[in-house]
Amino acid sequence: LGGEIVSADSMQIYRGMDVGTSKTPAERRRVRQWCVDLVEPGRPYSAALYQRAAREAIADIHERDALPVVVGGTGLYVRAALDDWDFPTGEAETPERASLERLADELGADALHARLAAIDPEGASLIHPNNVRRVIRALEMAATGVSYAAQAARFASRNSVYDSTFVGLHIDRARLYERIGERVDAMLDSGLLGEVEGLLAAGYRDALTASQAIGYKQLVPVLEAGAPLAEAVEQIRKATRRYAKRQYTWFRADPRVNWVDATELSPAKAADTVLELLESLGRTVRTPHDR
RNA sequence: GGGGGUGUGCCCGAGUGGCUAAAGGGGACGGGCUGUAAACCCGUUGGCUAUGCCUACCUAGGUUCGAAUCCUAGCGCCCCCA
Repeated sequence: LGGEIVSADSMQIYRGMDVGTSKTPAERRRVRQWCVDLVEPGRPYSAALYQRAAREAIADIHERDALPVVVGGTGLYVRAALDDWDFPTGEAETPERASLERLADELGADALHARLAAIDPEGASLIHPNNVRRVIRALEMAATGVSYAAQAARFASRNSVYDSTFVGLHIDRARLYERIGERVDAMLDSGLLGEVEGLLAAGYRDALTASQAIGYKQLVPVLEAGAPLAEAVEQIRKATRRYAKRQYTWFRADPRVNWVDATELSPAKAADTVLELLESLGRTVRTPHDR
């Protein structure tokens, strides 16, 4: 069974964001990669759209009797691809949402939360008032007759719609942070600054999602206002460390994950170790070398 | 040599006699989270035999019922004059 990769990475979705998202360049891909370069950076994307794309990819891979390997960083996207979740259809960025955002500015976070509590008390109790973005989402859901609380309860259970095995790579914190530093340096050496410059020139400065990407947002002030590069780079390192930490928070909470300690392993060795683990779990996978 | 200032918890920094284990920020650590998720949000951050005790605001003394806060000396750093 040969494998094909389904990326579960919220930023690799965007075309032209290559260096900063550590995309594997097309010419170096040894297996097919899905869910990468799906849209232009100016487009708002969402977990709902990702779910559709990922499931289409998985279906396609299955049809050819290959093994989909969902790889990624974005915990929400991994679950959207694999777990028994449905998302509403239709546009996410609606005028209604914009008006709720304005309302939040006018009333303040607590008042908005109180408004939610009036129509969905259980939902409100699950969301911190300061988490305005989520309060807005719950208000949207309530407006369509869906209770945030009911949804939350349903999604607390972890049911994959596929027969899947979860593997997580763990690296000791000190070594992880060292590698993050190296990764950031490597991105700069590979022309991250130029990439950001190109995106700015293309008019993507305020792209809703893409402009939030680590490594991009920190370099904009450097290019536009001559802010010190060294400080921006340190901010990128810091943001990356925190992101890695949040990834742990996400995946540690999932009891299905089989953890592999990759602290001392090269990428190739780590891959071997994962394959051994899969075999020990009764899975058989054929790598590109075996073909 | 003369004058002025300053020394606070991992870091920065507020605090000028009791309401101070010490505001606030940073960092770190931990956590939450179906449609912006590399986003958004929350908690903890001196120690312990833990409804109390111990140790703490450069060091050593002192004043006081009580001191990070006042006094004396020492040490370090900063600025101005020479």
